[in-house]
Amino acid sequence: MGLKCIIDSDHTCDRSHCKVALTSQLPKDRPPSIRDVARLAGVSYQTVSRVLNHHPSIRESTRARVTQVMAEIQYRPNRAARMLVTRHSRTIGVLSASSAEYGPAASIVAIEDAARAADYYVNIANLATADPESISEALEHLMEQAIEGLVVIAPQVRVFDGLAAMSIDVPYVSFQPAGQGELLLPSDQVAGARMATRHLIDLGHREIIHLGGPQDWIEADARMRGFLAEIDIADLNTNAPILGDWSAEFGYFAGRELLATRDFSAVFAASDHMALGLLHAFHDAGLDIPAEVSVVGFDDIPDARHFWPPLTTIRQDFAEIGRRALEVLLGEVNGDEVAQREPIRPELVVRSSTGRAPVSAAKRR
Amino acid sequence: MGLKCIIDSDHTCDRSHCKVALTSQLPKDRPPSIRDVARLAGVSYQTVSRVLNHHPSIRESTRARVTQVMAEIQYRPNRAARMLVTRHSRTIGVLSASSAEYGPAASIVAIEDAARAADYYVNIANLATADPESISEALEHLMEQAIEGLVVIAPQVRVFDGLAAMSIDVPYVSFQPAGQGELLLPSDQVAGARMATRHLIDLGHREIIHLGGPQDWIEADARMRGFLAEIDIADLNTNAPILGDWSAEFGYFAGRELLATRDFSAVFAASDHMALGLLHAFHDAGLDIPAEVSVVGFDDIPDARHFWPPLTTIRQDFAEIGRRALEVLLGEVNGDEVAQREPIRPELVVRSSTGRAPVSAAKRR
DNA sequence: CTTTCCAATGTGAACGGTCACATTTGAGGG
DNA sequence: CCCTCAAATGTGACCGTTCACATTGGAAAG
Repeated sequence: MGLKCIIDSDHTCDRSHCKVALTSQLPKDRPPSIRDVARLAGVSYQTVSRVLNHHPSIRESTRARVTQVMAEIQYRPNRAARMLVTRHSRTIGVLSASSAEYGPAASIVAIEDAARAADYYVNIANLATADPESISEALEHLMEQAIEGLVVIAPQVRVFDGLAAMSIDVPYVSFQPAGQGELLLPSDQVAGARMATRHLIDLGHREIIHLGGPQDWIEADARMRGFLAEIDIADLNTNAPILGDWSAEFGYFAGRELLATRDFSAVFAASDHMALGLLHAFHDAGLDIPAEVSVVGFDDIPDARHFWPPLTTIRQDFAEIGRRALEVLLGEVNGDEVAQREPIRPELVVRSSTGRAPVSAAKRR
Repeated sequence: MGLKCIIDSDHTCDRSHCKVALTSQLPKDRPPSIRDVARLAGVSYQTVSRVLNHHPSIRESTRARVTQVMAEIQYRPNRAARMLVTRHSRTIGVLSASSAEYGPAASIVAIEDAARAADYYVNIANLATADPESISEALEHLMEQAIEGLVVIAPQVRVFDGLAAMSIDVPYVSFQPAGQGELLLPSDQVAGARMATRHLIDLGHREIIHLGGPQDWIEADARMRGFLAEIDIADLNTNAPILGDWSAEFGYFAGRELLATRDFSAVFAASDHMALGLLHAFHDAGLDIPAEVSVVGFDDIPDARHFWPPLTTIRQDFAEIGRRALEVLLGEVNGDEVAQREPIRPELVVRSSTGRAPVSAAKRR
């Protein structure tokens, strides 16, 4: 009989035969449980549970026997049962907007990878629109899943409001700079924006426009603040930044608007997609880039180096950002103190969309 | 006392006071359960369960009372417990590769939305590499979650092997054309590729190159087959397609290779990203697009209309594809027969990267 | 005034794990 | 040889929900 094949260790037997014998002893209407494994391995269910949880005091031979039975019958622990009793879902939520754009998508991938490595599961909720109902619906969806932590890749402010309104209290990471209770932004967006702006100033540009991201995204705000800080240091004037939606489409129309009053020699866009739209609008108008206008983007999406002209931009290591975000979050979830690490420094990548400012750009109007 | 506020319906009381009174009667060490609700509403737990599951025979007044208590104490059903007894996780898995690229990312978003609308949860596993261990690890991760169905956005062939090897049997949707047991591809990729190719032929091109997708992606294969079919009908010759990896980077290097032997007047790329790389390479070489070379992409990513020149491409409705995929999958999961719908027809979007073939392109070499 | 029946509700037992607390076993010390 | 103790294993209860099967209470039917 099959059982013997397993218990009697010095009896060599045909593996496949054992398997058949074992599986035949299983109930066919439900997946095998810990008790099935126990019965077949000749131990108690608790012992099986101990093997599962790597409890120290299990005799090696016992462990081996149990492990083998598990493999033979393809036992898979029932996560629901475990969740029920431990009250831990090992699931974190990601609340995300614009997830089809490169930046968010890349971060999500990285978060997912890091979570899997840490044996956590990820559940994503997408924000179709940023209105309160949409946010609370998405949060509700995540809470139903009993998430233990939350990563926010979305207009932070409104999401915070949503969290507060629903009196939800799981730890969450946002890309907030400091914050009360929230966890830290792993990447220094302000520094990146300053590098981009500095780069343009160093090239002699004096009339620089900023095409910013959406109103209440923290990232957009940080990038704008970096821009303004550098403008201020160089003692330059600038128009009020135009606030966009990260998309190429918006960049294109903003570019057309800007062309109406040609009072600039360079534009710093808060995303590569918007920069692409700008390039398009400028090409349409027959402008030479970078001879007549310089454009800097932000993110360094993989396509950026193949834009025409190849885009000067600020590289963000989205994968690292995702990993860090998760590291901080899981630290909080598990209550261990995570060493406060240096923020990730973005990097200026100079390509061909920026050049020296044309002489007397301002007078050209 | 708080209880009375609820039970005694014609006693008007301060809502917030009730809430305080109610919550004070709850255990503080664990979230409220169905039994807490039952106690506070003065019914049995089963009645609460019935309200939760919209059982028909519940008196309206009872339902209202229970519902109100739930709201007051912010009761949330414990999904783990429900999952345990029903043996349904209401979770579907998405196995995905290249998820940061637009196409996959957009499909995932759509799947997520559709799933949420159908009250399902989505769990994603990303494939870092396409080797067997990576695949089986990802599948294992999903199976631990007890997924009820699987959407595959990845090199299908290898994933199938993985599924077979692990003897996993949940229904899955792939983008397989027909298949044994698998569910149907919701979008007609072959037709799209034919439209692209036909467009080039109609413009007078006779030497057309295809820059295809990765080897064992079904989508890549379908697009290539569509291309070859149309070439065949027009009785043209073509070089063996170049097989890429969907990326702009690859497109760029392929473009440089192609320029070495200028024996073509048009290229049909299997993705917009690759088309972008081609444009870059051709610009580098000083070619005029579309006067000297035409380029067609595939997907119509949002950026494509802002490439330079704006890209002629095949539009895919990723959102609809995602929805359909989920519709078919959930149909299978729930055992109801889903009406076999027409496949989604992609659409040719003509922009400025294609034009009439230059005279005697072949001789120009 | 029974009887029947259905609508509305309640009760006990799973589901598959883990936890807290026994119980057994074998080795070492006196 | 008995006692002690720790390592290895077993037992009962419980997590929060649903299911199958009572039970109750009226209204309609006879």
